[in-house]
Amino acid sequence: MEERQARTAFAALSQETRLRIVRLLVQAGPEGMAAGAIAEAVEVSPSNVSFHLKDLEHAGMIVPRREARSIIYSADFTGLRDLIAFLMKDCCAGHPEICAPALAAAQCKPSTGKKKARA
Amino acid sequence: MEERQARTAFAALSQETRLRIVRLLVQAGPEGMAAGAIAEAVEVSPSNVSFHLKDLEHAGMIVPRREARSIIYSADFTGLRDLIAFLMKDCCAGHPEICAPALAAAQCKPSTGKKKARA
DNA sequence: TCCTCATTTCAATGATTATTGAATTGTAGG
DNA sequence: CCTACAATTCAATAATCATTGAAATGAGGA
Repeated sequence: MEERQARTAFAALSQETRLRIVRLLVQAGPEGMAAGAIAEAVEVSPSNVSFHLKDLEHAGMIVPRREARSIIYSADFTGLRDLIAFLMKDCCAGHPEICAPALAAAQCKPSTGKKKARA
Repeated sequence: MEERQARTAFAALSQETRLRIVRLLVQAGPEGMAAGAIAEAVEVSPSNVSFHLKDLEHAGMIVPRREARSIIYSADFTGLRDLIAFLMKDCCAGHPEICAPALAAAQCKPSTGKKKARA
């Protein structure tokens, strides 16, 4: 991932409404949510949510698709993954001791709420 | 990591000069660099670098220490790790298939530039 | 103490960014 | 074709952020 693209993504995630949208859409999964539903969920005006959705799309954090009269947005997991990779490449370059704890802290592997933590 | 703190960190990293400073300090390692040296490296005025350094410190991305007449800044690896964890927790929540590729993309384990990729 | 160097603080300016409400585009159904 | 609805675009305003240069702080050395 290019530095410029990474900065755009960081800027996108630095805004309260936009970060809430991303988290909402990550929760929603590939199914996604209509712009109107997102606006309602995060409690902002339609025109304002549209503004932020466009910014997030431009930043590669979400992806839109049309469905009847609605436009459905879903999280762009590839973009999110690339951003994480960018950050890790930076701070793990010569500092692998940082990565491992990050993974643990993210609880990436343990199945959340399930019985067994690992195979 | 709190959402507010994460947003502050994202905002800090979204600015060109500040991102360059962070990458520079990650490269520099725990030894760190003096404010003046940083200013010279990223080619901005002393007062401007001071402005950005303060912002990065506030965001928990760097940490200062005094040494004789200089103030030495170094990357805050804990803060960086926490930010990565925040991002991963968000996008890996129920989507572990994203994490693994992120790690690979970050080339977290392979020793960069060395002969052997793995033990 | 006096002088110098390293850095920060301050106030002012310019540049981005967020928010609002009205007007517009595009889709579907009667 | 006309109406209703979903979402976006647009222009204006308010708010936040970045940059600059001058002045202040603080640590050492002569």
